Amino acid sequence: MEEKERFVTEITPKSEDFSRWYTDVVRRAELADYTTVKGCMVIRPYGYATWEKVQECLDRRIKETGHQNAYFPMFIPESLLKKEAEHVEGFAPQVAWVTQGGDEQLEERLAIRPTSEAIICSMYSKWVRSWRDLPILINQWVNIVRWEKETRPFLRTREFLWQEGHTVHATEKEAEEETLKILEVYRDFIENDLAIPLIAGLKTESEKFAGALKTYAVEALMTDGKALQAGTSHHLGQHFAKAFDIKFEDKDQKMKYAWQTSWGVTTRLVGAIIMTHGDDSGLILPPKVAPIHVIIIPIPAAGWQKKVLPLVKEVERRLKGIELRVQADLREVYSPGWKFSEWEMRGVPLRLEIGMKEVAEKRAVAVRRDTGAKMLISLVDLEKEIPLLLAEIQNSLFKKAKKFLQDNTHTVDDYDKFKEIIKTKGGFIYSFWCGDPQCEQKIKEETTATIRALPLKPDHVPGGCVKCGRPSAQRVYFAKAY
RNA sequence: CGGGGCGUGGCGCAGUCUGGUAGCGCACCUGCUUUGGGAGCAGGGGGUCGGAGGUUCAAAUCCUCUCGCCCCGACCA
Repeated sequence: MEEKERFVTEITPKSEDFSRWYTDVVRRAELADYTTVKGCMVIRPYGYATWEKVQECLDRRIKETGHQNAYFPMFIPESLLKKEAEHVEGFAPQVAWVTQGGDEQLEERLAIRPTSEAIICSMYSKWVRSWRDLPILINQWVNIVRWEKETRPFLRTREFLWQEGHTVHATEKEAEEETLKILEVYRDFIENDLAIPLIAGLKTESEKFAGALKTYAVEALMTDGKALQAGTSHHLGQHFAKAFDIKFEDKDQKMKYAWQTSWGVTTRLVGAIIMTHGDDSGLILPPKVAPIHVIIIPIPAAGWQKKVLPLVKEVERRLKGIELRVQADLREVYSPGWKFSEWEMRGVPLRLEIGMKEVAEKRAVAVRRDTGAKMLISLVDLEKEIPLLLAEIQNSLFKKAKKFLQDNTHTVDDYDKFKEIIKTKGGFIYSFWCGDPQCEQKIKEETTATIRALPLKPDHVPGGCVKCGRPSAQRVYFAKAY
């Protein structure tokens, strides 16, 4: 953006310092604020309203696919957490413990859930007796605690909000289908509602969830060239069923261990929205999850209360009438210019300006947050034009992000070039990998890039591993990750 | 957990090297004039300088210890 066009000056430009830009946006848009406990942020009303929209969009899809919401306790007895060996090993370093209640020392310490497999499986073991009890399709929206060493608002906090689905099935095939179905739910939701394009794929052994058979994930690319895991769906196999004794008598009258899945997305998605769409003026919210679709700014002049105000109210009423989220900023102590900047920082998709001129000409000035484009909208067309504009903004945000993802996905066969790209512009690198965890590890050490995903639909063109040259059946996606 | 940076009114900072009892911008309060890209003028309120100890006639400033936060890496959503 040209300097003369840069109206918002309270946010560090992206190009100058991306990390600082990010935290500036979080604070200036009043999404969240820091507290005295490291890694524990307050999600402020505007940030929480955005999260609520995200929740609404996903919750609807989760329910449409046959799942029900429930609530399980946040305290998990140590003995339960320890039942699945790989699981406890993976989470042990991040668990916060309750050892005392009031003055009383607890007999057994309680983990504050870092994820709920243990507590939920302990209940499933009681509830599952017959094939008739299956499948169990449960989801919960809760808070989670993981004692992270390094924290960043929304991206990595010690306490965060998420949804976690936990399902039980009679067969491996059903569990696998569920895992992939949810992956598709996430993809559809994140691409269509959050306008964030994704790469979906399978995780390598080293990147998969502790205790899972396999982990699928959707990965997004932030505008600083780093990948962000946006959602995960795990096929747990029978690992937890065996550890927690979840057995059922099948139609063939044999006792069998159940097959399970778990899957989740977190408040990190808010961070993904910020880093995918935001610009030097602050946040840009996709209309589908924006708490406010349209902000109306009256332009005061002598006698505006009599002439301008009634029109502002009328426009507000009419747009609310077609289910749009509209707000008129009637504060008289702030100038219109001040308000423009304020609502730009907060990422409201569309602004309407209404002054004496608009009253006279029976129209409104509309300004798109994503492009800054100004246009005149005839008042008679309001109910038709505004929804079209919002849909266009939603669409355009996705297209722009999609182009960025494509432009920054590099097919690379040369290891030096691999290193060069990771060091400079970042992005996804699509290269051959032999499948050896040692090569994966070496690449990570030497380049800081990790394998983000093995493609779901391999292109089956063989080649040589970018690191060791050994034969490889398939390219995979590498990137530096959050 | 390693490396770097920073703690001074609500926010951003200066003052620290060279000790002398705290200042600037924004924000806030009052009034008037204003309002089409963060309005102007006038007046005003607010900080024992992250914390503890020490040196000194005197400490934001020097010394010791400590706590916290931010950024970059290793581990994780």
